[in-house]
Amino acid sequence: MPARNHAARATTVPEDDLDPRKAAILTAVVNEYIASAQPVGSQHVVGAPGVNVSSATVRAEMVALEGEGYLAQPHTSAGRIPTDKGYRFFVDHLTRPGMLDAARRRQVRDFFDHAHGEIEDMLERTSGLLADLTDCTAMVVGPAHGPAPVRSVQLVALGPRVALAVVVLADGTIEKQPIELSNDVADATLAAASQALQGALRDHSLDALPTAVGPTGDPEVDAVAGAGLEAVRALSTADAGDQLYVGGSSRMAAAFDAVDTVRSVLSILEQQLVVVSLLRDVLDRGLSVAIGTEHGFEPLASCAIVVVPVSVEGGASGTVGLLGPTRMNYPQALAAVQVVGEQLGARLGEAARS
Amino acid sequence: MPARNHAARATTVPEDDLDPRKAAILTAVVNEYIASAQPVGSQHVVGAPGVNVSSATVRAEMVALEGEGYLAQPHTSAGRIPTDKGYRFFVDHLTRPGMLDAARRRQVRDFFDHAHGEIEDMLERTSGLLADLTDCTAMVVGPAHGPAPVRSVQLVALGPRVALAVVVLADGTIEKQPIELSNDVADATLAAASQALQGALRDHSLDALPTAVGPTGDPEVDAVAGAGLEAVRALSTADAGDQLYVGGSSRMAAAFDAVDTVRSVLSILEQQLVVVSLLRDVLDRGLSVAIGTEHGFEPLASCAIVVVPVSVEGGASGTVGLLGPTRMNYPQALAAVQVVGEQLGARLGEAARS
DNA sequence: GCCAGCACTCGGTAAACTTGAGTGCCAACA
DNA sequence: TGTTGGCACTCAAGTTTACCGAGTGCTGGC
Repeated sequence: MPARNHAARATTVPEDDLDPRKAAILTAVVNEYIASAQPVGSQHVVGAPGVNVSSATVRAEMVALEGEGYLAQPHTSAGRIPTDKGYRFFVDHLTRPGMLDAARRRQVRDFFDHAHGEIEDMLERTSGLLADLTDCTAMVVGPAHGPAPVRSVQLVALGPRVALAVVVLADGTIEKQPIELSNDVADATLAAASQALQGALRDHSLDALPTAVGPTGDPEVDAVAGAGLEAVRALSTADAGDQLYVGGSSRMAAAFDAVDTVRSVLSILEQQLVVVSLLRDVLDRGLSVAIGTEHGFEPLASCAIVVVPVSVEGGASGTVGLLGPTRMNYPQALAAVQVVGEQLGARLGEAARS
Repeated sequence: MPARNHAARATTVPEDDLDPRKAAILTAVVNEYIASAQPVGSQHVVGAPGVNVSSATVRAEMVALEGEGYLAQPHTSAGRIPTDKGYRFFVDHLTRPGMLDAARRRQVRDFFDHAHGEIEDMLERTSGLLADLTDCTAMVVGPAHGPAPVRSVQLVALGPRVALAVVVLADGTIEKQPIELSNDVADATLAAASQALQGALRDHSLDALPTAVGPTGDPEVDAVAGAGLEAVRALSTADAGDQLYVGGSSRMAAAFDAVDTVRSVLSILEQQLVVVSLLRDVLDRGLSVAIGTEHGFEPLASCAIVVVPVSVEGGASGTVGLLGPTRMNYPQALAAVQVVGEQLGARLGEAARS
């Protein structure tokens, strides 16, 4: 989030700063529009904090703000609506980080106090929580478990030439990968290979696996163990951790009144890969809020995205995000996403440590 | 599906049968309304198969059909719309089971030919396929793997007093269940218990597990093995197989023009448990189509549900279904659900057998 | 029993009008 | 010079009115 530009001269300001009164007016317009979803007239802005002038003066300032691209008019003789640039200014200049109200804080606390069960379930329910908190659609991307060390590796025969490599990680998650064997393998051989693999991989993390399994003396066992190792190594490259959980997608229906928009946004949400890479993309560009076209993904031009990385034990991985109309309640959304992200990270950390 | 009532007398027909001309008119109205979503006037029905009379006569019949509750009029001087009862008659008297067109048959074939990977993935993608085929929202409930025998059981230590029971089934699925241990357990003890469990449970199916593990001589090992057995047994009662996959939920947005309806239906779809038990309920009552209020679930009164059980290797379990507006294309929906259900069952059977 | 003809109904669309929130501009003021 | 009250103007939304036409119910004749 770019810091406010304190170096700006008062007379000719660089484009990303505004004199205090303009800023106050813009902020008031955004707040009002977020609350009412109606174009905001000059009258509604007088009396807002920092705006102690008449409506005529406000109008004059609004003309200027429109000229600079912060506001837009749906038509002459209507109030003003913030542009994406206007929202951007608003978000960048939020005076306080924004805090959840007591009821919501309590809700989060209760949720994580009583969180239990499998990770997948928890992520799923977390997306529901976030949707409840913000009345937006929530997205949770499961953390890649790169750092979690392997607790157990096992090869299980499924059919004559098919086996399954089952890996249990310290965070309680399980990964599996089928193995095609080139010829029939005796149970004992499989067991021996399993044992060898287990010895070689145990306590390594998936993203730092050894490249070979020490020879056991039996070439057949070595071959099977090698195949098993390949399978497990394949897990680390596969984006298996990128499971997406979407919560509260019904809330998109309330956000837009055009049924077409709803439909197209929902159909995007059905494409996990697209959503996950979009979130990753936004984060990679250092943004925590992407408004309108800022993310460069045309079909979601009328939406805003709020993301936060989930860091487990220091290392960042996993994402928590919100999708809503550009006129979403940014302070609340930011606060919610942040606190949920933190709590989730802490909780996952606990699980991994135990 | 109740068979057509052939015993009916021609003059005073029991309520669920109609003279051929009325039936033809009703069928034509339903077909037309499904296609156009507009109230159907008497003129549009003339010329339909089995209706070789003038519009005036059709009108007279329509008055009768309205009186008997098969049709309704949004207002005077508008065309007729089928009631739930009208749709019910239509569905019960479909002349031919309905067949997918060539393009769709091909699509299904291609899908299952190239289906690969994990079961969960396949179920998820199947829901997408079904949504594509029918332009409705599709629901797939994973098959309970009761019959699949256990291939492997393993206890893995996660923390000082926490272990994980990992069960691999013959169909390649994995179940896990955390175990709380009453006191610290040595690795060797855990391994021995693991071994004992494996010996006792192997090749049993989850719904026919032994109630005890034979004593090993070491009471500590027996205790841990007992705890493990309890955990595994808990799996069979938990409805772990009832995972729900919803595909094409965006299609609900196109089905209704009232944004409120869309919202409320979508929010229902977010509640897995509700949907799963609703589907089960419909199937239990012997229906494959539930129209409007027939399923007794008020919030979905404007929807119809089409379900089919997925039978794997003879035993039924798992469900494939569709959710759409009551004016959905029933012949197509029935055909799609049926063929996809069959194919899915066959495919899952293969996987379990291999 | 069927059907052509006819008067009638009523939702939907379009045009004309009204309303009011909101604007831009300007002259006067501190 | 920046601010303000006043004023004429604009235009979306709501209301009224009129009209059209798809569709109906009815009836008398075949």
